[in-house]
Amino acid sequence: MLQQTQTSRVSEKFLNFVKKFPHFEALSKASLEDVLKAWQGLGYNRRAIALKKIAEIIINEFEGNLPDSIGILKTFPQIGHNTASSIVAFAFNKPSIFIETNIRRVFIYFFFSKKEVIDDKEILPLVEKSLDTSNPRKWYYALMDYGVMLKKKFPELNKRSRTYRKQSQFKGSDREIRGKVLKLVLNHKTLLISELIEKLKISRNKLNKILIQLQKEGFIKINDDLITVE
DNA sequence: CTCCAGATTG
DNA sequence: CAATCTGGAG
Repeated sequence: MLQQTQTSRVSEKFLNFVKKFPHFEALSKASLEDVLKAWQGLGYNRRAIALKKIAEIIINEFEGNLPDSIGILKTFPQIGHNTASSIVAFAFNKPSIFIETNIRRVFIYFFFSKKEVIDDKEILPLVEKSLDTSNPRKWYYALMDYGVMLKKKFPELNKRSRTYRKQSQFKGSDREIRGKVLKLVLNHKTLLISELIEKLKISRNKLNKILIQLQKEGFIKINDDLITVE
């Protein structure tokens, strides 16, 4: 949930989510529709699909236990190096090296105060050197909280990171339509393409492109003109 | 308008 | 490498 989404927004949804799906088994057995509905408001809906898939993998291949290996975690959908490593650090309190936006800000502030463009590869060795291997969880929490605090005073720090990229406009974009389409399908259970065109006031051509994309990613199924949640 | 405890794809 | 995914707070 925390991938590219503000903590303040996640914290409210999270409690609701774990109440509804308290363990991997519940999540693996739940319908995709229920999972996506519980996810509403968080954005990046593909993460909801991934999380359910991960629950199924853990139930079927790992006897219901979350692996503590970065290499294995990285084979799960939507889990890259940073998320895999943070799971190892936070869930298991085992040493791992990773960077996220708040950690990045701390190291840019302290070690690259003048440099114009900073690559994560330059930061990683410093993360490794500074890590408290006796209690990585506590160290990373502190580091990230410090980064949050720094942002208030220096909101521009991460713009000097090579990873920084200005986000394209959301309003009027295909992304916005995509979100609206999924929300409508979730609220109506089934929907006709003609109804979507009327509600969203967009061309059939554009809608088709988005629907095919949603189908390909496993959100919906299309039978003739009828759309349902996968 | 901006960005967010990023990952994946072309 | 760049583009794409999402929606709401500030």
